[in-house]
Amino acid sequence: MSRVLSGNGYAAAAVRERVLAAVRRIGYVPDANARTLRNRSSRSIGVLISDLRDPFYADLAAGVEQELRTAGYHMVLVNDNGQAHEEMRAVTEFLAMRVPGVILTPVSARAVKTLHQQGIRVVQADRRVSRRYGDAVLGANEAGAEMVTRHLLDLGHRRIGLVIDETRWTSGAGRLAGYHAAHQAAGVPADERLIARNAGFDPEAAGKATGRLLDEHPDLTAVFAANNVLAQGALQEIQRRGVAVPRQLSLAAYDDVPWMSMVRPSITTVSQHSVELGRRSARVLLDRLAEGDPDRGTTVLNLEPELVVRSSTAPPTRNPR
Amino acid sequence: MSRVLSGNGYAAAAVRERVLAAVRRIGYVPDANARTLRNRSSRSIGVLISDLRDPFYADLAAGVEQELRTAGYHMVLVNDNGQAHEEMRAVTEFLAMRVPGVILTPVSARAVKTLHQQGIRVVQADRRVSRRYGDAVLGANEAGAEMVTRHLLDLGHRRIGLVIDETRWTSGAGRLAGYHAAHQAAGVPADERLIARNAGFDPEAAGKATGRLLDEHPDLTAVFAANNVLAQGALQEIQRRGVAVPRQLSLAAYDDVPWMSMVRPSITTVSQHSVELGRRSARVLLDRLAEGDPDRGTTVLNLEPELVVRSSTAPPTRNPR
DNA sequence: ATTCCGTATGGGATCGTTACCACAAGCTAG
DNA sequence: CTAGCTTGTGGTAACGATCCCATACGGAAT
Repeated sequence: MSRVLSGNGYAAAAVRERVLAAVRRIGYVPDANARTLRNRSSRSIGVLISDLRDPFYADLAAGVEQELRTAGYHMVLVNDNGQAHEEMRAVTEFLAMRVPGVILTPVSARAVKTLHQQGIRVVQADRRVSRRYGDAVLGANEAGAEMVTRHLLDLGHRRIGLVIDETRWTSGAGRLAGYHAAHQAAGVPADERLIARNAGFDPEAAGKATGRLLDEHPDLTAVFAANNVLAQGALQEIQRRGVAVPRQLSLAAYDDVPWMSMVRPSITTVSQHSVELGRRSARVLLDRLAEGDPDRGTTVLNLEPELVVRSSTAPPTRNPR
Repeated sequence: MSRVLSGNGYAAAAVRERVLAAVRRIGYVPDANARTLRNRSSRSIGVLISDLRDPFYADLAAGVEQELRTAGYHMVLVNDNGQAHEEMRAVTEFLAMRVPGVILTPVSARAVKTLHQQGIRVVQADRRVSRRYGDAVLGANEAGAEMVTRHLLDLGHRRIGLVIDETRWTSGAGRLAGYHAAHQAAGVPADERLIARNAGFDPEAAGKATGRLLDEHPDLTAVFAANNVLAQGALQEIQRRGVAVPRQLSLAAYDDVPWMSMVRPSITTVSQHSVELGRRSARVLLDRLAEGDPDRGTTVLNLEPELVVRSSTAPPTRNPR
């Protein structure tokens, strides 16, 4: 009987033994769907990310999975490729599955709102599109970008290019703000023309954008690529042109992914501790689920990033490119 | 009513319209658990891999997810970290969820057998531990390893070190066999002492193993690292020692991951087309689910790998290390 | 006008689990 | 000795969707 297995209710020791033996013998495993139907609560958590092939998201998902597994939950993982309609599709699936919670790197506020309104706990990870609904676990993007920009300014750079894909999400907006803040603090005017916005979402596009920036501004002495994909494109373009790093040009990145410590020179970057970001997101969600209380404020965590200084940044030299 | 939504059964156009309108208005989404319970078939597929942070597995999972999503299924992803007990835990979860199928990079034959005996379709991806149960989608490891070893032999190398972690799974065994086969075909005796077995599952251990190999065999002119993690460790150790690649030592790898084309020199390797491996695994599973027939033989796919020749391999030179 | 057929619709029964209730048995206290 | 309580056990309803069957209704044919 159910009482033996769940531990609730009474069951004589003898009966309990007999039941357990039978269970083991025939390999009986209770039906999770029936359980969910009856209990109105599932052990599945929806996880929605942009791109599993990007090590940043893969690490995030790995952190989430680890924490969930430890707590006896499991992860239903969906890739939305940054597309709002795929995101909504997944949201509908999660609703159908009656998951108690969802962790997502959100694309549209509508997705977050829909989930919240159906009573599902939501954690926005890495970026935040909805201030009204759901908790959030974010990297401190402004602080991180300010750190790395200050590092470049401290080295003596005055003309620092910024390669960035989008600035509407909190992640991009924060990094842009940090870039500006560091300039302001150092009393160096930030030149808007040195900012390559909408640099694209793949290395090729980022490479082209970087190339354009280098062509139009021969006085650039450093480039800051605002994520790992952009950094990959930037580095490839820089290598293609035979520009010496860091002698002719310093390069700094955001997100610490394996190749950055493999290449020579190794790349100075900001580590977001992406696995930890995932773990904390799961933790926040699990805590939410543990408290029965429906609406007790909003949790927003900002994880401090870490500046990892390597060999791709150095004081500027007078050598023209 | 259910008839309107599922499309089965009759429903007057007027009634259908009214029902659909109400559905949209209140945001009703049918309960997947109730459906699974009643229909005895779920749209969840269990996916069990070793390490999401390893780009090979991440790509595999991404391929699986893409294909499943397209077919209207979703992926419950579990990391087993190569541990048999975690694998069995996940198997039990999948049984509880009544998933119709599981795709896994298997660790123990018991996991595969248990699933199969409970009537769950199984696809073994990347490696095969059970010949009796379940389909398999594999890389042609022997062919791939033979290709890259032949490439080194053709360049003139006669003393080629092999760094490999395990040789019990089909993946490792196949690569070892390919290494031998290429030697045999070229009439070059393979020296067993040049094979560093059990080189470990992280870059540090692989680096140490590579170091030992280099120390004990100063006549080595090439090293073949049998997967991407081993290659990372090997490269780091080689760089640490200041050994010039490919002038003093050629390096070849297995699995094409991003850093291999980023580093200088870029690394010659064998691409397994890991995303495609995942896609095909899902395809095989979906086909299996489509045919009602329970036991119609066993599908085993061997995907042809591709030798990607880059700059880390060159003819040996006389320069001693 | 009555029968018959085809189409449309409502009403269970069912899937596996669990929460709850009724009841039985044993025990203590008045 | 019996009333009232504790402790253990079996039975049953309910979760939500779906399948099947019974039934009702309209129209056509005899």
